[in-house]
Amino acid sequence: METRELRYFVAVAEELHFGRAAERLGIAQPPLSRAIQQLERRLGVALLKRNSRAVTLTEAGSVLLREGRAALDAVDAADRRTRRAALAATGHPDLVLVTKAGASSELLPKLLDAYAAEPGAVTVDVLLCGPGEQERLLRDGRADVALLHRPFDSTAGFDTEELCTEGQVVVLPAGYHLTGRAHLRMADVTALPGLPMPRWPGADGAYPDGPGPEVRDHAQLLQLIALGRASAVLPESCRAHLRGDLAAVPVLDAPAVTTVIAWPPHSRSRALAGLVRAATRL
Amino acid sequence: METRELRYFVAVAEELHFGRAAERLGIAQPPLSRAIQQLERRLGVALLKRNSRAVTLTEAGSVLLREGRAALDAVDAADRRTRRAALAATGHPDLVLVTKAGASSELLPKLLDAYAAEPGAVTVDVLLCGPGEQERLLRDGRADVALLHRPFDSTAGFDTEELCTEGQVVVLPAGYHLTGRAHLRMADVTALPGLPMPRWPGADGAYPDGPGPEVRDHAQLLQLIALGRASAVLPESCRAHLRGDLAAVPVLDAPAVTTVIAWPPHSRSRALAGLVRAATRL
DNA sequence: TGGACCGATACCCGGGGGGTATCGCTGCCC
DNA sequence: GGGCAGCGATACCCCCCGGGTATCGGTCCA
Repeated sequence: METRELRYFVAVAEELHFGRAAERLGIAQPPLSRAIQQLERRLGVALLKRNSRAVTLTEAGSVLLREGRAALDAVDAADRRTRRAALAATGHPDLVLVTKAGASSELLPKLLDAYAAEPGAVTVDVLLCGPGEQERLLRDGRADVALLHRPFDSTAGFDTEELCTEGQVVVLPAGYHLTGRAHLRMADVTALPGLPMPRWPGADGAYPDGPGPEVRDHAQLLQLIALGRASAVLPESCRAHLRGDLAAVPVLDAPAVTTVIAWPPHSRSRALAGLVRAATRL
Repeated sequence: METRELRYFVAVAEELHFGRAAERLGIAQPPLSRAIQQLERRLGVALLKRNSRAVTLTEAGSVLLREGRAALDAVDAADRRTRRAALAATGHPDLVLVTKAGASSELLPKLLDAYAAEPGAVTVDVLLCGPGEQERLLRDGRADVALLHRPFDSTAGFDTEELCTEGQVVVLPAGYHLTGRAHLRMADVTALPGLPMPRWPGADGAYPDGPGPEVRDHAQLLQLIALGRASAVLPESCRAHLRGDLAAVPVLDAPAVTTVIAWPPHSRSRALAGLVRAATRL
């Protein structure tokens, strides 16, 4: 199976429409139809059901969509990491660390400083991204290492080391009536009148249904809370950087958040090993 | 980057010889040379150093070898799992479980029975393989789920659930003078006179240097022990199926062995979820 | 110094991937 | 109900590229 065929199939499977998929791929529709037919013939498997009005995936087709995406990510990763390795050889060694924007704001500078102080430390680029994007960046080679936060982020498929564990706090507008409490429980904060929990986009970029406002990132969330439109339960380390118009109260029975450093299991370079070592020594 | 190019490069990088690589690939040498040149041109990266007497990998080349193997495994997995999904649709649903031959001989039948008793259970094929091969089979789609044994097997890159933990015993010929002891320590058994620890093949199939005999599998190992040529430290569950000419003595300070069930993180089918559930309930 | 070895180059051929034009089917709507 | 719009499949053509053979150029060894 060639990556070209996989790319074609993934495009069609995502669009469920040959014309649009062909447009997205920058080719005409007939060669795309042929390529998919040929792929099905070579696999000996029906991947799509076409009834001239709608295209749908067969069972095997949805397996190939899942597995094919993973395979294409792996190929992209090979490409990107090879190019970067070559740049490194010409005097610019380089690691890319990715983390959620707004998270680990205390840990990250400490980690970078500790690593930079090591002998043989290389340049570390920091990439900040939205929630749920880190896994993808790590898989397709745009990043080499990530700070993830269990149980929110999935660490599936990566090697990890635990760095620290912390409790959670509920973040409220400064004037809200509960801000004087020493602590709260999840039952107190899940349905605050007028302060619904925000909705984050899922893996497909779509928002689940519900009462809360739609948010994309941390800054947006904090601003919504300050406006009295939402509340949120966040790791307690966020208190250190909280704006003056926000308040935080510990939530005793909220699940503990574990910060882990994660990397693709097969790409353990010397530089990455050094960074992980520095992280575990913090 | 096309999988054809990756396959070609991996062949050359493994053989470090264009002629042999071409033969292995079933093509002539000139097209192979051209394909590699083209790959290097497209990547803008030198992958190989040729000085007309020897071919060596550049830094970037060894990165591409590592990443390319992983990517090719992912593509193979997509192919195999798609074909199997199609077979399933025609009335033959199917899971392939792989484990080391000779290991988990108590747990495995219990697991298979427990799963078979579940509603909606599908056929589970069992694949027995040599040590260190499971990870590969899981990655390239020849298997869907594995029983691994920490700390011997690497669980890197897979989702896992712990099933059980056990101590280890040293396995000796029945008449050996230590067999009467109630327990031993690692220091007692690492250098038994005339009974060296065997050597297992590494990831590349080569054996490390050392005094012990070379072994490939469990049966071979037990036979060598019975012959008085070797000894081995194994999980205590192996006692249940020990031959009469062998004896086992607990080793108190040997590392505990944890049996885990492992699967590729992105391929969680309904059938796989059922098997994992059955396993964790044992 | 000549021959063996090995990768690169030159050149040719054929298949297949890509294009345009068009067909055939199916809902939909006036 | 017939025409039409939308969509995937088919027909047909071109030319690029992957594969082959023959040969070259450099290097090590006898």
